[in-house]
Amino acid sequence: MTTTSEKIIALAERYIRDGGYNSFSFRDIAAEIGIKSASVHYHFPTKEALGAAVADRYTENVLAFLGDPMAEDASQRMLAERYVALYRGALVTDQQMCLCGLLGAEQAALPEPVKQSVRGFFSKNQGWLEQFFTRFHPGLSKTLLAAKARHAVASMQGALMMACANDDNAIFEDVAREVVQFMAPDPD
Amino acid sequence: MTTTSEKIIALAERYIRDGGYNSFSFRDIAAEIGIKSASVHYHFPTKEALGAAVADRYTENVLAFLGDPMAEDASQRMLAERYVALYRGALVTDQQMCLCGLLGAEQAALPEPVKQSVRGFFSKNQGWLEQFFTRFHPGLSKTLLAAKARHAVASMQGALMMACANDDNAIFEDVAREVVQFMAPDPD
DNA sequence: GGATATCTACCTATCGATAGGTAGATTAAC
DNA sequence: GTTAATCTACCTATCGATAGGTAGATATCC
Repeated sequence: MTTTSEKIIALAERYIRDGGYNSFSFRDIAAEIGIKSASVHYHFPTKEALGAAVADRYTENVLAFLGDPMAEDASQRMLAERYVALYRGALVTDQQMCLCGLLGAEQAALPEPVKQSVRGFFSKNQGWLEQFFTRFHPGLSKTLLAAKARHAVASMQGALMMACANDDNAIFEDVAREVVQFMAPDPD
Repeated sequence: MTTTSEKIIALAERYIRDGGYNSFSFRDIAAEIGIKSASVHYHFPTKEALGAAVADRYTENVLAFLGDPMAEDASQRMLAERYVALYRGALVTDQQMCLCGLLGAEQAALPEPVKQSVRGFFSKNQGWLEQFFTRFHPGLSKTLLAAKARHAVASMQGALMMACANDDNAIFEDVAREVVQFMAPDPD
């Protein structure tokens, strides 16, 4: 059973991931569900409230997909592959951008609540990667660990964007290969 | 002397780089120049024509900034620094996204002519980097060369996006350092 | 358990604002 | 006097948002 609220969020996510924050409208979403735009306002009072809800749910799903980077049964290589698989799923399965990659780029024109939710995505993403790098490189400084984590996120976000922009999944895979190598140099 | 057309393009670029393709309007641009929106249509008949013109001019400027990767007086390290400086200029000087990084992410919702111009940016960018890598790693295969070039673009695009999204230039510099290292491991 | 009140999830109708775009008159430049 | 550039004055479509209302489920009171 999917509630109307969940349907609204799912549709808004799809629109945003295709064309950004300004490319979804209450009317489009309502029409696709089969209700009126006023009814969408019942569930989400304003557009920014809906936008923030979309980003929050997206972040939850991403974290659920990534799982625990400290899980003992997960090897370095497995975790690196999982991180890359997150973005591959967006590209291959969804055939869309990362929601927060797109919204992050539009940050300057976003309402404050949406901006905050997008930043939440990145800090949690960064947190996961820092745990990962700390686990497998316990000797490195916190600064260097953070830099490595940032590099990994940036590479994958950029790779996804370029693959979308050029409609060429090979671009993504070229970078993905290097990121796995960077995150987990030695095979299990 | 700046022509009206040039002013229109410059303003459209600023709007797009802040909030994407849907965040600029003929009215806003006209008001800022001090003419009427109908007059903007005189110079650019449609929004997609203006969008494509913006992307084309942006690409020209970027290529002019990068210069010739085969220039004999340019060292490996100098060229790597110059490539990174391209994105640092966007972040620090302009305090904005890369035009084509943003438009690339919105690809799915873009009119065809704009899409094509954005792809032109990436292929030219890729071309510059392939020349660079070929020059300093003459032994490597074309496939590997292309993959390295893609990784460099993706990292910088992602780094710029994340720095914008989080309003934190340090994120960019962390990745920039690694990209310079990746492009030119040995100092001059 | 029947009446009363409240809540949920929608509706119709409309608001003011803004979007991209057009036709035709007017002005300035050479 | 022609051409280029800008104007006035529109148009249609859509935007986010609000007001006011309704059918039906649920809860509360005596």
